Amino acid sequence: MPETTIKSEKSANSPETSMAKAYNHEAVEQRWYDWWEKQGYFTPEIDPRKEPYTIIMPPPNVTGELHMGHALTNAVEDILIRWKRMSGYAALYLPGEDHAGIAGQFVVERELAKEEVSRHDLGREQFLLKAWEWMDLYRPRIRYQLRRLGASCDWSRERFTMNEGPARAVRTVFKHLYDKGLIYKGERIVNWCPRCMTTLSDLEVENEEVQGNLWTLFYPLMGSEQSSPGAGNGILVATTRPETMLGDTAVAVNPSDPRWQGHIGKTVILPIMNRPIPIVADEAVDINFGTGAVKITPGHDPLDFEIGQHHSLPIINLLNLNGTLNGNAGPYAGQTVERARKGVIARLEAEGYLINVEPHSHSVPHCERCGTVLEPIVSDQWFVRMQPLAAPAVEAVRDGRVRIVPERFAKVYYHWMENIRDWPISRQLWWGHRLPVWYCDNGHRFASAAEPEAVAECEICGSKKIWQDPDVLDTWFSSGLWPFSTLGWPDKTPDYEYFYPTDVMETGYDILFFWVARMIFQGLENTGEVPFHTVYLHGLIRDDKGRKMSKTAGNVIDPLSMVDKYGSDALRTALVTNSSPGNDQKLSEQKIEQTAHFANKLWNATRFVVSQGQASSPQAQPRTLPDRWIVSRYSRIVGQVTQLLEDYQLGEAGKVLQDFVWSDYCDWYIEAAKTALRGDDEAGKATVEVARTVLDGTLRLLHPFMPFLTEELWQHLNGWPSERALPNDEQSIMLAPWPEPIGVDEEAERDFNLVIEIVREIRNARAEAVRDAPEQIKKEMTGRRIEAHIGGGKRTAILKVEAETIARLARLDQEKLLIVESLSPAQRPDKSTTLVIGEVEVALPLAGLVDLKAERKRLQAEAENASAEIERTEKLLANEQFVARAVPQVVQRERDKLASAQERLAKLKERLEAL
RNA sequence: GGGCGAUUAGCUCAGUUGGUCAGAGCGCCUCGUUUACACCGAGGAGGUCGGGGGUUCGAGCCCCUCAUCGCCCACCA
Repeated sequence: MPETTIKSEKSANSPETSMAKAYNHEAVEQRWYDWWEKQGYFTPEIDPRKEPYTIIMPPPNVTGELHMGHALTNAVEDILIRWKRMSGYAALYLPGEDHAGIAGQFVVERELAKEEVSRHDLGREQFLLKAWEWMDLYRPRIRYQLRRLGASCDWSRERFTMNEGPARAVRTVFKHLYDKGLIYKGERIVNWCPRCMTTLSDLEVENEEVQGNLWTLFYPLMGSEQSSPGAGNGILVATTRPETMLGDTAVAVNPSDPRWQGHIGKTVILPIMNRPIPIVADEAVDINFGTGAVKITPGHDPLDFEIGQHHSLPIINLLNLNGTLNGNAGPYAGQTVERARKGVIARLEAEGYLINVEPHSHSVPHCERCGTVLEPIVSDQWFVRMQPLAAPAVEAVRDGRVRIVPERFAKVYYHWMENIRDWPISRQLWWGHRLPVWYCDNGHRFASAAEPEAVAECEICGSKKIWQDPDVLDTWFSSGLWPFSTLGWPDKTPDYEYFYPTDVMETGYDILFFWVARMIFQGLENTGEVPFHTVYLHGLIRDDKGRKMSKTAGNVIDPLSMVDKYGSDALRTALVTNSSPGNDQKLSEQKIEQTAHFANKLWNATRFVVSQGQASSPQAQPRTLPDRWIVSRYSRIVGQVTQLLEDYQLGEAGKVLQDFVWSDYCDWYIEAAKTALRGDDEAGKATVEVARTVLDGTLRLLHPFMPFLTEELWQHLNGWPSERALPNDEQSIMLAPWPEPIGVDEEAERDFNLVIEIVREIRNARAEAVRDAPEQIKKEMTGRRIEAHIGGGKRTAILKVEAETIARLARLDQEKLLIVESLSPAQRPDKSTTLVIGEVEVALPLAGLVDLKAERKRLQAEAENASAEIERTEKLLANEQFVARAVPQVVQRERDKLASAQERLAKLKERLEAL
């Protein structure tokens, strides 16, 4: 944007201020963050006289770039933190990074692959050293990005999930749950990713609807293998995965299915493998699906596994860990699943066992991380027993100790928690928290919270021959402890005692189960308290077409590039004000640009106020009507914004503020104030004082949203850079107290609203008249100040005081502006346009522009409007039900409307008759 | 198969206790350089708040129902 730069330079030497003509976020944003940090403003003191307010930042994955979701997260959190800090709380915003489990291991492996080294070449120990090296490179990047976003987090308390503190918390929790019997090891069917070579929890599985086939196979009864297929001599089974038949150990039917009842207990011969398998009865079989008979592969299907357990069926594992078939698959050993499927089908068909094929869509599990098709396999894994932990966590939300915003997500939470299954926590990776489980040569097993280096002997028998379980924990295990592991737990540190439980956990709704739910039960189980009192869930950021942003789709808008282009303030405000809690939002660059325009507007408003000089006395009098009005409006805004923030309606709060600045403060107040500012009298000094006071407060209200800009402007407003007029404890807007309302002035609001209305009506009438006029007159009217006669009725005195303002705002010729109590016929000549604003009447003798016919028509239309309004309100007020049941204010408002419409109609009629 | 959300001006979206709630920004049309701002100002056009039914003195907001789109959960072999 070279243009802007040139402009800025040109006007940089403007005499009144050192402020450039246009706002340049680059220069400003770089200025403040380091200073804030150096001053220690981000680091709260543990102060018993203050209330603590704590937000623990959801730790971004150390390996990635920050995306728009992070930008939104940090915007919301920083807004809350800055607001509370200004409101007098000891506000702690604790930052950190997550080691990111599988994703973390992958980036390291990817880097190694560049040198054609695999992790197995290095060995575990060396690999982990490498991993740490990489983390030390990645972490500063995340820190830098968070700084650019303006996050006022306390870097002195920064944590990494793999640091010794959080790691000790992990071991302590593990041991506690292990000793309590809530962590166990067992053979279960789990999701296996053949590419990542690890187990995954159900949450890490993405089910994708795939168009496949449903194959019907014939399994002959033992002894009738040679006869042709038929119900009498065998059974028909339907399957979407024919290759798994190699591992079948039974066929199951529903016991009440008349078709197959006779077959129960008999034995069929499994084709290809020529193995006898039983036909069993199980309620779990759906009579209405397929043939009503299911082949049972306990080794590779979750439902089959369960049925297998009930009937003590053997489990045949067909797969190697890389997803190829193993020796149990007979002739197909070594093949991929896809290839084996084709082979099996071909052979079954050739041998007459394939009865039917029909298209069938069903869902196939994929790895959330890499997209590979997952295989259910039976494996010895570690689990957390969920039911005992879930119950109190449900209760905590139900009884309100934890509030979820928006509320509707509570239902989703209940449903998940109440149907929860045990959580598989072991992962076959190297990067992560290694299970603190030890085995000894005497067959003992124990968990230890001690550092692995310090574990020297079996806790049960004292044997020195011990070894640690090779698996690591699901990355979400450590995440679940984050609200307290970051504060020093299990030690009762001062931080933990003061800042825990935390206040708000803010994150995307997509990780409600992954993370939020787990923090709640871990917090309750381990600290005896809820980890936070409020969960604020924001929506997802999508591209302008509503698609999820992703690298593969190529539709990512990078937050940092937006910060470069439009400023951090613009980005965070755009993200927050264009959305409502829990709802997804489509983001386009245009929205960020709009907010940047707002920043420029605010910059210029401040530039104007600063150029008026300092107020001479803090309580200058007398105050003009616009002064009283803006103070009143401001007071309402302070209350409104504060309330909206209390209600977590950040977007609304931001919008209210933008409206106030743009419309009330700039468009009306500053323009009206120019009247008083022109003079050198006391009123002018009072106006300077009011303009500054209201702007100062408004900057404070906006500071949580736009921290950089407001700091810059606030400093300018307070004499910077030529002098520092600020007391030590208020050197930064960050430390300035959150504003209090000054006072609502109903009278001023009413009176100035009348001024506004009059100005609007005159502008409007002029524009309309000019629009329909011939070219010649249009030209003549350009820039011309027009004549106006105002009959003010009881408001005459007020209007006389505001005459100059009205004249300037409505572009009237002040010499020819006449304000009287009531207009004489001469003062409203026929060739004029008449406006009726309440009891006020305005006549505009627009020479040459007023066409009598048109004017009559216009007045007619106005009169009809008024009549309609009268009719509507009269009818409403005649309704006894309404008068009796509606709240009094509403009834009164309707009465007022009626009265003013009647007055208006009378005036219009009078004028019409005169014409 | 359950559950949730969205459906408001051409576009993107606000609208939390039912009574100035019919709004904002952008876009479009007309004007305009006045003690800050053209990254601006003034004015205007544009919507029966997805359809239907109901509750109520009164509904964009509550209830029922339908439609379209999207998301989440679920052991549909």
